[in-house]
Amino acid sequence: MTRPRSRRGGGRPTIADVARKAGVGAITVSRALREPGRVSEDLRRQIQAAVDELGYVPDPNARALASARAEVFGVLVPSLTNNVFAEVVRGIYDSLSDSPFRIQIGNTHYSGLEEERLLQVFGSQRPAALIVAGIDQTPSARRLLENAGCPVVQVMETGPDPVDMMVGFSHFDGGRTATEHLLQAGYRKIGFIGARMDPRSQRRLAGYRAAMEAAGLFDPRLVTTTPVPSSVSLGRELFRDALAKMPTLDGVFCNNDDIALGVLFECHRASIDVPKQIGVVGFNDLDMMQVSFPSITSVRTHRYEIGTRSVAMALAAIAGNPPEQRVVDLGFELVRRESTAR
Amino acid sequence: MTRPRSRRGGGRPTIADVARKAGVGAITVSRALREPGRVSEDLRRQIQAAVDELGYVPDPNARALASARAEVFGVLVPSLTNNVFAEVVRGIYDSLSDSPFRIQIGNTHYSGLEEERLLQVFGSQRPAALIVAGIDQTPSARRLLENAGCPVVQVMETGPDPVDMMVGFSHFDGGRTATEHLLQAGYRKIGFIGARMDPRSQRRLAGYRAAMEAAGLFDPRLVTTTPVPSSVSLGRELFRDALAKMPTLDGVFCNNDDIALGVLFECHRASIDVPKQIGVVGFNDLDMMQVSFPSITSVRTHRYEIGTRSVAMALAAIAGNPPEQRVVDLGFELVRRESTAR
DNA sequence: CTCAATCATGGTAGCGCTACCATTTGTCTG
DNA sequence: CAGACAAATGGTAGCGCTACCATGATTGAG
Repeated sequence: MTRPRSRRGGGRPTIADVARKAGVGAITVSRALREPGRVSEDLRRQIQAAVDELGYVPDPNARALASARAEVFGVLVPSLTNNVFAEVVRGIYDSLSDSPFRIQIGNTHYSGLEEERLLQVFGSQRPAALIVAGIDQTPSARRLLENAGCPVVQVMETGPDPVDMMVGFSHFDGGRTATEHLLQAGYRKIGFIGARMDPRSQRRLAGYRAAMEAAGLFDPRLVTTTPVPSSVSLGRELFRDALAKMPTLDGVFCNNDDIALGVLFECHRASIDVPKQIGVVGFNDLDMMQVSFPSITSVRTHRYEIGTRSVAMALAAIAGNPPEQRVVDLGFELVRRESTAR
Repeated sequence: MTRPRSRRGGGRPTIADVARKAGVGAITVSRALREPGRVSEDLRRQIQAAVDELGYVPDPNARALASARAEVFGVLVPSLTNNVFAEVVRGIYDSLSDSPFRIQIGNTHYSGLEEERLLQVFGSQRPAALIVAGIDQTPSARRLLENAGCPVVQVMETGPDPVDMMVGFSHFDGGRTATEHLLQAGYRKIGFIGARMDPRSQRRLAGYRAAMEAAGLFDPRLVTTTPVPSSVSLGRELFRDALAKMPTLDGVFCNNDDIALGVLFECHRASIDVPKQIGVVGFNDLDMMQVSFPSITSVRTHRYEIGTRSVAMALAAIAGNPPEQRVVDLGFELVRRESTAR
């Protein structure tokens, strides 16, 4: 004898309202919306009319509960302000904007523990796919990914042992290529400057080191790093530190473009000629690298494409066509500019 | 005689499992998790133990369906890569990271239609709160916000007619202040350079114009704008256009710091002395403004705080204590630097 | 010591949707 | 033209959780 809970939903139309108005069963409305091919032309039109008239929008919560699958992409990135991840995320958004999938972003703040916590939270939603930055998950996070029951794409890097799929490039090779370029240009005392030494930065450093060692020029005093988050002003400071430590420095491979810009500005200020006295190479090739004076050589990475490609792979897997190539290396390009042209 | 749908959920524990293990009713588990104060110390511990042992995580979809309210903050921004919004979003994330609320971001791409569409989608989820950038919603979007049935915070700007709450500052005043500073420094032929002339940019331009007119110095040929998205390289190009149009230019107020940086680089390249020949002012005061050579005067805005403050206001409203002051002006500060010191 | 008020706990009935059948209708084969 | 089969539609029973009410235990006032 309980009366129905008088529309706690706040009165928005439900699938039953649409069904009534269209004179069909609720399930047919559901089908018309999700698998239009399985409903006759006639009914489909009728139902669409009812939907439009009522302004019906399916409740994703009810949908997820009933189908045990939410139309959500979970995305885990270590930072929201870092331009690099922002571009990846933009690629993901653009690729999904016309799909029914929503996006849930988690910010791990470069913390493995936080990543685990967020995977736990995401998992409880039964997402349609997970896209996570990096390949260095904790064992526990890796287990959560393996048991997620949905396609998983690790992005930003490639590596030997994907949880499921991967899209990225080799940071080691990027670091090595940048350093070799400086060597070929005739620089010898080449420093490495890096902030926020996350795993990707570490691998770029390793690439730098490999190149320097191969040339018999590696010296630990050439390396200046800090765990502090990267910024242009930090780049300037680190460069000053590096110069103080090693006044004969004649080149720097900067872990990213912000740092490189900071270096460039400090050179201006200290009247150090770039590229004559010091060669500068950045990483990522942000727009401003080509504009700065002098323009800065940088390693161009395909961040937006990493986003779009990872979505494409996940969508294919959801549709039942997991891509044959589970690890996609999008590579990078060294863009030579004035800052290393001497 | 239908057997239950053998755990379509994929076997993760439900509230019933926890209840059984703890020897209590399901509803008590639900309460222990949401309103611990209403469950006795004893049971609470027992339940917590069962939760930990089973690794139970509540299903947010079921929760949202049953309570007609999702623990989701909907956030609508016009761009994901624009540093300004990225900072606001970061503030929002940081403020909510310890709460049960998830965040759903929508990218409107500066389009009113897209904003409407996203509000529709968000609305179907019954979010706990909505945070939207800007105050220039279409009438239809405004209606959607008014009927959202949850706290709404408009951010980035302040204005006379909030849907519910507002956090921001006056872009008009910002533009005027920047321009007045240039005037006071003795510059006369002051140009305005702006890309992506969204409503906020328009108001900064209006502020610039007001200051110039008050000084009897306004000339439409001093204004150079484009609807193209902003970038450092675009700043350089627009500055060249501006100079070509008005070779006697002796100052520029740039609609944002990217543009200002592009202007600075072009000045370097063309051997134009900043600040002697040309004064440059930016907007937002990104980190690099203080590092560049010369350092660039800019209008510092409190982007991160806009994010944190908007969340605080929304949370208060959710808790039933809507803030007395519904429109919060966080202001801005003109930071004087070398680029206008002549 | 009684009775009302309070507190702690539980049962039931949905929230809005879809998976899983069942049913009806039309279509083709032999 | 019967029988088999596919296509189109519908009914029922949950998905996992919480709102609402009911119940029993405890407390305090008179």
